[in-house]
Amino acid sequence: MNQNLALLKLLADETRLDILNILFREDSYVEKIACELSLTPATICYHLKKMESAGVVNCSRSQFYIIYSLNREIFNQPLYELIKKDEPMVAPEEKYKNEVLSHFFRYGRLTQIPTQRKKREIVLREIAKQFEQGKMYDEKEVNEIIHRYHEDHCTIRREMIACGILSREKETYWLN
Amino acid sequence: MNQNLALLKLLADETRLDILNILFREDSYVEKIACELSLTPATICYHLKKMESAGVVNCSRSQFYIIYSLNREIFNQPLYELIKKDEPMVAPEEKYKNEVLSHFFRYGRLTQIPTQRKKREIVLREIAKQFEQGKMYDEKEVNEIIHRYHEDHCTIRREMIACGILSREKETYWLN
DNA sequence: AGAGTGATTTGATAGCTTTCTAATCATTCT
DNA sequence: AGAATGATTAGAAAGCTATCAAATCACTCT
Repeated sequence: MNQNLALLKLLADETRLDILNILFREDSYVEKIACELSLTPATICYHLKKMESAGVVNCSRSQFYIIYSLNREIFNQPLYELIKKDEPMVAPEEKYKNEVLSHFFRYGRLTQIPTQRKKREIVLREIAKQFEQGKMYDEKEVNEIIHRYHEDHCTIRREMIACGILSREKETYWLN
Repeated sequence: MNQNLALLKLLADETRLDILNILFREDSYVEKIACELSLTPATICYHLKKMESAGVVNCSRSQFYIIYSLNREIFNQPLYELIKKDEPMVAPEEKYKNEVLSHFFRYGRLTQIPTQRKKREIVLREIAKQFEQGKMYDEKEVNEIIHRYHEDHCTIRREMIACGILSREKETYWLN
């Protein structure tokens, strides 16, 4: 299991939070904590062992007692560190492209045609993925495909040709 | 139940972490998330509603879909904010005093007599709480009380008088 | 109005977790 | 060595939670 998830599971228990609060205050040992929280030593031991194996607390014997103490560094990290999964590394330009796409596409439709040339090209190339390499299309077919993404298929078709994504000869279109 | 505990319980679930990671990336809706995680919409809905009632996510209808989005501020707080129970506010000097006491007392006994005067006085005044205001004690009684805290009752008794905590006349001692 | 689509609720099940008692282990002191 | 004390483990009971299928609800579009 994921390390962070394991830590969150540990923290999501009232008894363990009580124990941690005691240990924030001072180091302590099983019987003392049990007494303070009105639970049996077996229960406290169960929780402490669990936290120990996750590295949240440490223990060391001292005379009669086994003293438990906090591993305080753990608690300084902000919450999102525990939640965010490492996304697969993507190149910055890839990332930018994704941002643009997620901005202009909603639920599979183009919400508006970007006015900035760079963004517009990214969007057009995304739509162009629906065309097959080497296949010939007539205008009706082209419009039909583009129409899945946006009302204004005329503008988009024209822009695709202007960008050099699509070529046209007479009534026939194809992907470059 | 405690608000923080409720939040931690929410976060301690793999499916909910997956959902949060999706929402970190972009707003989304039940069916899309269900598809992405290979779970049923009912299950996703169950989790989202749970998180919504804890204020972790918000939702609003947009056309066909009900769009869920993150309440991002929550994730900026450091972990200890969620764990520490609010201790009753204490003045800084009170806090220092507690630190000294918890350093020199272990399991109700004085582990060593502080050499620094300031710390020694704090420790002595703590022990002095065992004496009653206005009551007269003979030397044997004084030693007995101090002995509960430390072997060397002679030194401590002497220091208490030097600090002006205890007064002595002939064989009789009393609290100032 | 009603067909279509996505969201939510309900009820049931399976698996996990906390807690306890009782037994056992480990250390210290006599 | 053995008595005393604190820590840990084992086993069992009770409660909680995630998940799903099926039914119902809510909104949009024709």
